[in-house]
Amino acid sequence: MISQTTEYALRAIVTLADKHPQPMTTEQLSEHTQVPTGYLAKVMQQLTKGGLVSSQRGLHGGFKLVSKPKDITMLDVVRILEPLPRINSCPLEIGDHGTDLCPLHRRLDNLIAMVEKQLTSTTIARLLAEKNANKPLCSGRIKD
Amino acid sequence: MISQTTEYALRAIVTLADKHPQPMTTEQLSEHTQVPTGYLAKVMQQLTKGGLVSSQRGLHGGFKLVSKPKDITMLDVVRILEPLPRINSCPLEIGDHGTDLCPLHRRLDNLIAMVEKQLTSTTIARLLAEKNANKPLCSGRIKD
DNA sequence: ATATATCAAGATATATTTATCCTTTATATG
DNA sequence: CATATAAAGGATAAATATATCTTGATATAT
Repeated sequence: MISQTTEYALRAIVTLADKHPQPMTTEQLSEHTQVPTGYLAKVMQQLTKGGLVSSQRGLHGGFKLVSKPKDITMLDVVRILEPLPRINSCPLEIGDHGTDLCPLHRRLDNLIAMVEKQLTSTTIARLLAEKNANKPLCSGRIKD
Repeated sequence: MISQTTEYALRAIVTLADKHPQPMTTEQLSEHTQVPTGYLAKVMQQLTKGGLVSSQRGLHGGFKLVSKPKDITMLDVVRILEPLPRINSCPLEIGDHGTDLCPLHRRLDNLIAMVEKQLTSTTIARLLAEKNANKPLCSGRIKD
């Protein structure tokens, strides 16, 4: 439904947002998000290339959000890791036939559209505003 | 979002439904759905084990739907191939904390719930009723 | 400058998904 | 019973997703 990698990215962005505009290192992010450090490093690279975060090497470096949490939607994150593939033409057809998908693929595309809409309508700031017990992710391990 | 395998299964079920209650062989289904024959055979096995279709070996054998198209929902098909994993406890937490997910995972779970709801509300019969140009899938290659 | 902190990039490893092929088993029909 | 048909099952292969590790590049502080 939503890949592991994408879910990791969302965890990281939420965590960065909570500290915004302070930078966080991969190590710190890994602790907070419980994502394996090495893999998270790759995910952060993708988010950097995608323009969502900026990176800074060296002492006191790390990653930080390029925009404010209120200006980042969940879809902004998701689409960097796994562009939700809208169905524009039937996979069966030789050519395409515009909006004239068969009922099955019309439904499947509507489903994706619905998910996109939901993801677009939720900003990262909104997630922070709803946070429980002062924690943006529900881990008990966050060390403040 | 929805795996290739699941999408193949939906194609096959829709095709079977269109001919219901006639059985169709893997070969025939493969032609109609454009799914690789060998792989489709495996998918059909899963659908059989899942109880959605019955299989019959030998001459005039093949697969047919166990229930009527109007009694099969898209979710019935999807859940055999990839059980949509609802998020009941936070992936981060050591234990679980009931309905008290963090905002991020609450949203992600809601998303899955929404998809489930849509898939449940669409029967295969409904897809057939909407079919274009008398074809349940939009392939130009169906030989009637 | 030098030492330290930190990300970037590439190679490699493992798991899962997708796909193919071959042999075996079951069934219908002459 | 013999034969043809068709699914079941197992082995293998290829592609992709997930994960680790090492080395190199770059920024900071002293």
